[in-house]
Amino acid sequence: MAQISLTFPDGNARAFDAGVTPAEVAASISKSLEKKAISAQVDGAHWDLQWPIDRDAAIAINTMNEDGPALELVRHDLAHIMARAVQEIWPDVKVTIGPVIDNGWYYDFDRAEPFTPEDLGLIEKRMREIIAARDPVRTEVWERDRAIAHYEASGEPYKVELIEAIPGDEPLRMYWHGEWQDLCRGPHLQHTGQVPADAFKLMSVAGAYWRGDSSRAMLQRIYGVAFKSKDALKAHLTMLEEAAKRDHRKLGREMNLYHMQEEAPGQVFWHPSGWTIYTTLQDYIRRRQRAGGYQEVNTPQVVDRKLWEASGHWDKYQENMFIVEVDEDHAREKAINALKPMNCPCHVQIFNQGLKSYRDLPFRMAEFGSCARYEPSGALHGIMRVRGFTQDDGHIFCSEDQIESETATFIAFLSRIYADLGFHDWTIKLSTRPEKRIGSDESWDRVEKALGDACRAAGYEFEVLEGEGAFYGPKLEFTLTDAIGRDWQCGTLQVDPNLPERLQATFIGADGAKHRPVMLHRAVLGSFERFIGILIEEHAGKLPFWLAPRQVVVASITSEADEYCREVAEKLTAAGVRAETDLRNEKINYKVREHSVGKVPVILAIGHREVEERTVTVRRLGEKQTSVAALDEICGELETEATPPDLRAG
RNA sequence: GCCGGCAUAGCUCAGCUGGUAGAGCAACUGAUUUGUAAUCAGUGGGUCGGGGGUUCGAGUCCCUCUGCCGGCACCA
Repeated sequence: MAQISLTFPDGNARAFDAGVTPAEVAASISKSLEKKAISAQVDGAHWDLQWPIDRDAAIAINTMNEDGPALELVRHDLAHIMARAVQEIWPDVKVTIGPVIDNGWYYDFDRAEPFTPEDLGLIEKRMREIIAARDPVRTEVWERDRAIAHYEASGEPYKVELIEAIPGDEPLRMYWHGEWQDLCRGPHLQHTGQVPADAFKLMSVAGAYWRGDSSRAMLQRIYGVAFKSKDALKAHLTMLEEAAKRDHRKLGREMNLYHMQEEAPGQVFWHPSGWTIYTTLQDYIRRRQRAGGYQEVNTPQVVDRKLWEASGHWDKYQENMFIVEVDEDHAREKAINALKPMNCPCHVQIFNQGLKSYRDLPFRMAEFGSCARYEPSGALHGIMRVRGFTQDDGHIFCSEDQIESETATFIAFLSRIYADLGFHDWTIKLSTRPEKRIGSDESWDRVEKALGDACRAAGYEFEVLEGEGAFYGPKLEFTLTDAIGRDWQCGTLQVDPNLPERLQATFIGADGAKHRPVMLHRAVLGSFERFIGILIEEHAGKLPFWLAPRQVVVASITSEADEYCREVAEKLTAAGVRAETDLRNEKINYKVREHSVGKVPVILAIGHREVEERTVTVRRLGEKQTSVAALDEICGELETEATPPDLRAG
């Protein structure tokens, strides 16, 4: 038999018969390694212990202790174990797919009856039995026809469809967990007992379309999470509880920021406190935009369909638009308007007023544009996903050769704002030409390169999303990661030669001829509603002082301090700090608790001592320790803190 | 939009197999003048999301609409 040479991580190489499996290699090293082994790396590829190796290669045996692929394997095996448990309990259930995802896995099932929370308990119990049985995992490569015949005979149409979608030359691999079989790419563990039985949990059931296609069957998806240890699972569940406490919907109510109600689904009723955040943020962005060379504009809400037809929205976006019919004086034909879902067509109208020269470019236009989009009901989510929202929208009209420098300028602009708002962890994604597109390949080449070069020049790496661009141009997406690791796409820069074409925007070039400008759609926050939601969750409601809606509460300890409390609050107000008094006949404990729960960053407590000494006792949110400060001193300090970052000295 | 779940006082939630609504906090009134995360006592407050049905009787069972929640699909 032919010999192959396997090189171990320590650099030593040994000869084995060709076709040796990593399991046999592990066994040849030690009994304990054979037992502990879960998979292998063969020339870097993740390898099942049962797969034969038929060439010289570098090999490393993976065990549960290493960080590497252990968790992924465990989660993958759990997906199979769960599917097996489900089919053992309900034999008529059809199986589909069950991939590993962040923190766990899911598996999609086709079953007439819905799974209930009680069912999850049953499934979990059965899974633990399967794990306790330490059933061996076995694998074989099958002929395509045999696999299809097998699944047709066992009544698994989804598996048949999966096989039919796999390219013909690819081998089909079957796995058995005990007697239960599934089509699977692998690799898997050696036996079910290698899964930690106390470190997983089934979380929820949800609907999911077969193959992610909304025109196809709705399946039932069961989600599970799994870790290496019970403690790690516990830590994860605790993290979820912490995340729930940060939920902007909960904090929005507790902090009295806004509410929503049935009569206006997906639209926000901003309360005074919430609106303070909104306007403070808006004022800040407005100053930044002015400094960045943007001219602010404002455009109509209700616009005749003619413009939407010309812009292409009527064709492409109508489902998402609020359409308004107006029957003016019983006219023969009703006028049809739509609430604007985007600001760009209106901005082109402004650009089109009067002749523009190449000297006017780049022409940067900004609007806090209120948009209305008829979002599908299931998409709505607090103030993060709404039907009425305001974008920090902007459009840069420029020539194609200005795209790169405008992009570079925008990235600098955006990074400054994110830093001011406390976000340092964000990424860029470049979406490139999709299959269905307009424009020449040469033009796509140039524009994609311009965007990429601008990112690189600014020192930012980016991920390329092949084919994810709009039909008319590529785009950059700027994604923030919040404090608990969730990603939010906020900023965007999209290159659009199409809309200026459709709406016939022109400028006069140096050559005296008319030229078509390119339009860059760009936003930094995305929408105020979503961004404020992100801010609330990022800070768990404890917003930076300058953004906090209620910055200072001056709380009396005795009613004899009332007058001085008012004086302190007035002095702070005059210094531009949002201060209020709490002179209620309550104990200081009560007031401290209430305002702490309300996330007020600074409580100034005032009793006899402070009145006499003209001081205040300062209690900052989240700190047990208080400090005493002279009135003038604290006013100066808080005035500085209340100043938005762009207005601070230095 | 699709699948599943939920909807009871301002908030958080009880209300068993149908017999005409309850707690804590909040609010209001009074007492208390208080030293850093809930002082005490009293009072008021709900056509049980809307509509329809079954029943002698519906918060509870059925249908339907709306909204919300978890996903999917869609997306700023």
